Amino acid sequence: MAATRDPEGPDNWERQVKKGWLELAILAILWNDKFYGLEILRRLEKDTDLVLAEGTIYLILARLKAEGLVDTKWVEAESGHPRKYYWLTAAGRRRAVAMARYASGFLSSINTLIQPLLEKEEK
Amino acid sequence: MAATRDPEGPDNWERQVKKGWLELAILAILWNDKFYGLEILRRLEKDTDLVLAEGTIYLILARLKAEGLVDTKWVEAESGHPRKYYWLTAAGRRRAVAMARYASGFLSSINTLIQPLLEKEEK
DNA sequence: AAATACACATTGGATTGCAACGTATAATGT
DNA sequence: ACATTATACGTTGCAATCCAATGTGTATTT
Repeated sequence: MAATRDPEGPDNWERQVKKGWLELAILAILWNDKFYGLEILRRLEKDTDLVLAEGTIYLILARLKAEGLVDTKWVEAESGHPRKYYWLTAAGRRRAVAMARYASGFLSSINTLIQPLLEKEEK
Repeated sequence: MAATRDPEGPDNWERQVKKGWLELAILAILWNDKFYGLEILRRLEKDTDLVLAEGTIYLILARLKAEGLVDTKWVEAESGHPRKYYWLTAAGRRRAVAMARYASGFLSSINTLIQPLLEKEEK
């Protein structure tokens, strides 16, 4: 009996502004290393406010793979169960840079737009 | 026969990263003034990269009104046809500030995350 | 052998924005 | 006068995204 999805509440718009940024965030996380699914999920939570349902990460990773932006390989873990590792392809690196450049411009224009609302702080 | 919506192309992710930010952007634009629909649309294009279809603006404005964040009034234009003006309610101002604060934190975390991909430039 | 933990995966639903089309009023053209 | 154009608002069907819930498989623990 929890969180019946109140469209008035703040929960909804928080989710909506985060929507669409997961691909970029995941590509950025994979910029320097290979990681497996749940590991990416944990890094997202730590580095950004992007907390997402477990199932969602695989949905997005599958999409990235279908687009040829990442490649994968199953790896047997000495302790545990096999893990599927993900890393960027050449196309993935190009896309990551393109998205980052676009995002950078977009973020700063939004930032400018919301400055007046933030200056409300100081009396 | 144009733009058959290529999921591989850059058009799609551009749209997706912008999605969800329209509500905040519109509330921010209404922070100091009243405006009518198409006027808001033009300001979005000018101040941000948020270019949206005409129909969409009314969809969102109707949603904002249904949530009690804006109020409206028809005004006869001396030249032209009646315009519906929008302005923030008290609840709308509170929501705008809450969203702006959250967005500010989110934007800076994304910004940090994508820095490595942008430094590719020099060299 | 049952229970627990870890990791990956799928399905139905809610929400968003777009494309296309529709309505209404006023100014313009011939 | 009446068709055309411009401005402004509105609606409907569709595609894409993410979440919640649930399912599958493997390994560890007791």
